[in-house]
Amino acid sequence: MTRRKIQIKKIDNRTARQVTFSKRRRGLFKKAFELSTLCDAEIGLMVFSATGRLFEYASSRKICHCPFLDRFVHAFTMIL
Amino acid sequence: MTRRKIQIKKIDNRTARQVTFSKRRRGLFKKAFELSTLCDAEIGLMVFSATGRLFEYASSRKICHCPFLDRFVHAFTMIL
DNA sequence: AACTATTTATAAGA
DNA sequence: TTCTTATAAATAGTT
Repeated sequence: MTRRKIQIKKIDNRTARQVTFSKRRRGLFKKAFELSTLCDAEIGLMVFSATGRLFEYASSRKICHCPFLDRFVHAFTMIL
Repeated sequence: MTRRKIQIKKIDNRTARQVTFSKRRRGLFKKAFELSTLCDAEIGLMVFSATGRLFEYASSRKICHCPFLDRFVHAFTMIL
């Protein structure tokens, strides 16, 4: 999107892919936070990296405390 | 972010809030799709509007077919 | 980890 | 609600 426009397809180079993952993951979580705050929306976001690392965002304690979340994440991990 | 910079806090005006919700929700889902595609990540995203409407995104059929997803969403709805 | 040239997202307006 | 557009924000390639 910037020094040059890119195509939205898997980045071949592993290092470049990891760098982009870090940058865009941050951007995505920021956008989720902003949408939740501006519009009073409840948001749950789970991101599994290609290496299996999990990153989560929940807009409120309501979501954090949902007793199904842990089970969901666990089941999700098993499937991947 | 554009004609003027805005503060990230709840938008008071209901109409303006709904307009922003529609625009930013689209932007958020697009970013999720791009991150998933570029970086080979698995992503699950749930957005509940202030009026209780649910919007979901899942990066793959693996996530869509997770048997816990429906239960999670149901439990989540009950809590809100 | 920083920079910066560009692209992208989007707030306000039509 | 859909389009426009001026501007803020995100970010690809570079260092």
